[in-house]
Amino acid sequence: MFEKLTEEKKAEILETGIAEFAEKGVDRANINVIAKKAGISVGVLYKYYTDKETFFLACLKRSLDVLNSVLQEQITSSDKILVRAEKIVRAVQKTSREHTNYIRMYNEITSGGNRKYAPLLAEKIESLSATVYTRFIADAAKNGDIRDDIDPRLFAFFFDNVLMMLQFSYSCDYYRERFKVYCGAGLVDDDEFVASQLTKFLESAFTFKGSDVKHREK
Amino acid sequence: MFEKLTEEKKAEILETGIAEFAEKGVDRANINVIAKKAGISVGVLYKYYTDKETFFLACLKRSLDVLNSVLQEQITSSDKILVRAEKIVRAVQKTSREHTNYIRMYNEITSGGNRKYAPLLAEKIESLSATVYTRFIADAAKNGDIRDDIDPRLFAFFFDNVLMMLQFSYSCDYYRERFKVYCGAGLVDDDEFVASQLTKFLESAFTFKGSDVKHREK
Amino acid sequence: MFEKLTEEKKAEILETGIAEFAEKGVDRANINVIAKKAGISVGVLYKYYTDKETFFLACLKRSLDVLNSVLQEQITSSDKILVRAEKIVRAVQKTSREHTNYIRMYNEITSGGNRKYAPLLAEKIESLSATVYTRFIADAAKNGDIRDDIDPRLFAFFFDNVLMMLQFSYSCDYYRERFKVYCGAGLVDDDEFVASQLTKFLESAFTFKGSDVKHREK
Amino acid sequence: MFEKLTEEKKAEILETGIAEFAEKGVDRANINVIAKKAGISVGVLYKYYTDKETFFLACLKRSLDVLNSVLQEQITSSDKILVRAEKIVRAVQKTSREHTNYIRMYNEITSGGNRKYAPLLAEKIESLSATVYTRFIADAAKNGDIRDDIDPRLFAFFFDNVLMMLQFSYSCDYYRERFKVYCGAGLVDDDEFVASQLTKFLESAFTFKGSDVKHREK
DNA sequence: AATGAATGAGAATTCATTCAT
DNA sequence: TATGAATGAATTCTCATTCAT
Repeated sequence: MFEKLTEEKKAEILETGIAEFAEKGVDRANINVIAKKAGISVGVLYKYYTDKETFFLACLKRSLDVLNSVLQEQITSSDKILVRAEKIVRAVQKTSREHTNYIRMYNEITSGGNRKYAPLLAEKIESLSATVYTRFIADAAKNGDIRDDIDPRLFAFFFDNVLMMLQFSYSCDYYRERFKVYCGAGLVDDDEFVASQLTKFLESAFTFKGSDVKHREK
Repeated sequence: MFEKLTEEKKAEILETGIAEFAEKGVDRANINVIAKKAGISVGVLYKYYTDKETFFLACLKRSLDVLNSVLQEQITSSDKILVRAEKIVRAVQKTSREHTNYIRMYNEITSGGNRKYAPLLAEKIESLSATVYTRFIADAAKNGDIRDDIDPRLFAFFFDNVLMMLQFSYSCDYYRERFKVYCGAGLVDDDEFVASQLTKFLESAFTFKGSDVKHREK
Repeated sequence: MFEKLTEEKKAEILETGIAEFAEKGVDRANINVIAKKAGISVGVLYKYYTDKETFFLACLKRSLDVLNSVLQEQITSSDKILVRAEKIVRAVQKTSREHTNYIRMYNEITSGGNRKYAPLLAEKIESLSATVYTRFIADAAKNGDIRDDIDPRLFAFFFDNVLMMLQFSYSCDYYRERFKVYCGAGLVDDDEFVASQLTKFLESAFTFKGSDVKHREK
Repeated sequence: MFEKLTEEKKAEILETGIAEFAEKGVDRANINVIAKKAGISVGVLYKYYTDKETFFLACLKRSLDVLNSVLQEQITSSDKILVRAEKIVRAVQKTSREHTNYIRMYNEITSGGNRKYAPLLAEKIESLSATVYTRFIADAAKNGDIRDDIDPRLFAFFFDNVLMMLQFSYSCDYYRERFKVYCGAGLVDDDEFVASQLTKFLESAFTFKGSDVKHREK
């Protein structure tokens, strides 16, 4: 594979595919157009990728690899969970602005057409963060950093849900418009404020203990 | 329009469309196949809907109308926010099981291909819950039911994000697989446990005040 | 046939067809649209006309009947040929303005699509004027009103050719534009001048004898 | 464009289109059939021509180019007008027999369906002959070769009308049948006689002066 | 008899994929 | 090996015609 293509050319082809898929969606993107834009012949493309699907998956892989490397930085940190949550939120904002198309690729597979790959892809893509977040939350609960009456897997899931929605809300058209409907166009670009509010949201979600409420309500 | 088609036939056609669109996505669904499955000729379909797009939008509308009527019940309730949150969570679970395809239709428009409609649809679809949730949260903050150092629009947004992800996680393939990756197949069907955990998550997210943490951390 | 339809309704339906066929051409005219515009159901239309073709032919017949009745007036005249030629030219101009659509219907059958009917239609439509013009010219030649070294059939043919082109040049889009290209937009509406010039053209075409030229050239 | 298609193949495709369009008319001709007859796939056809319309226009252009090149020979001649008229008449006869389909293509655009292109096409197609004929007639009038009490534009128009009808009468079904109705099947193939008669018709139309008639009539 | 909803064959067009050069 | 022209199956959409009411 790629015997003759330089790494750079490989990357260029994939990036062209990513741009096109992100822009039009898998089905409406045109392989011939992608090849032309990438400055290669369809023949080459089909030499390295069996079919459109395979090529899409390769584009997807590249997108997720980049997104993952960003995640890695966060994961290897040794901050406490709440500090880390804030950092992740800000990292997500940054990534959303810098790698819009990668996130759109990610979003693309969450829609119905790609049903077939769901199990395989979900496993590949989500395992790492699922494991990391779950362990983290479990540890934090043990340490008393956060409440301990929770299921770490579910809270990891909720946590990632919130982040995933944030990503999409910055990068994908529908989600972005929805963001505006909820908060007005102004907030969509006020990263600082959104970050501080979401941090609050997550912080208290993790920290508060139900009993406290009742206590205070007295 | 629809002079001869009974309401039932109308509904059957739309439901067939919904099933097909939810299963295959807009682009891979085939109008001729839908017509055949609905037991009508393509001609009829095109008599009532200008083109595939228009038909898809009609299917989408029907889906959202049903989903909205479920939401309405929650909205008209007079419970306090946290009680209501729990009810909504459980309603979402129920809806996800009963109206999987409607939710898939909703999910369908969040994907890239439908870029064109994003602004219009987001406005139409999200306005109601945005308004209701925001008002609710603002009131609750004023009443001291929840913390008051928050932006109601953003917290309404975060709240709906969590619910939206829950819906998709029950109904849409990729999200469902991801749910399993995070929590294992068992939890996906343990509605009771998931509901109680998510309620906790939301409850504390809304109630806790940051200062308390620091206090306890001492 | 037409047992129930009044003459007026019959006429209205045909006129609607004529308008539509003249506007769009046989193939692009839509039977359902015609029925709707005529205020009847397609069913009625198909009760009286086997198919689109038959209906078109009926519309054509009506058009030609009207055009023919105009011709009749000229034919029954007892003027000398040159006087008559001028009258016909002016009649053609008048008809072209008043019955544009009928002429367009006529033009419609001269185009390739209607190959099938050519022999039948030509016989039906052209016989009368062919006979009349030929006899006329033959008589005029015998009487010395016009040159006598001509074939009356061919000169009748040339004569009608000139008139046919005049009709089309006033009524049919392409011919009209061509008229403008040749003479400028101004002349297209200067009926008086065109008539006098065309009369000259025809008059001399019929009257002059070749030998005279050579004579004068000396 | 046409990188791989040889000139010959290009020509073959266009000729196939011309044959089909000439035979059936634009609307009844079928692109898939044309492709098959031309021994290519529809895909190729659509690679070189955006749509059916564009392809038709290309076929039309080819037809007119050929017809025009024939006209060119006549135009560059330096004969006196009457000599030239006869040559043109004979050229038209020859062209009509050799390039029947090209003339049918020309005829095709004079029918109602192609309304849209009328202005553009008329300008493109008729300008040259309009200019040439008009100038010619004006010069001839000045030189005393023909009568001088005429409008050169109108006489050029009448002249071309006569030629156009001759073309169609040899090439297009309806006109051909009409020709027979007027003159009998025998004359349609007696080119010599028709040419001599038409030459007479044109010659006298151009040469005679109205006053002469009255003179002779005395 | 009249209606117009329903039918479905047919036609234009697209584009993933192949393969001769 | 690379190219990109060629393929043709697949899909959307139209509209003449039918026929149940």
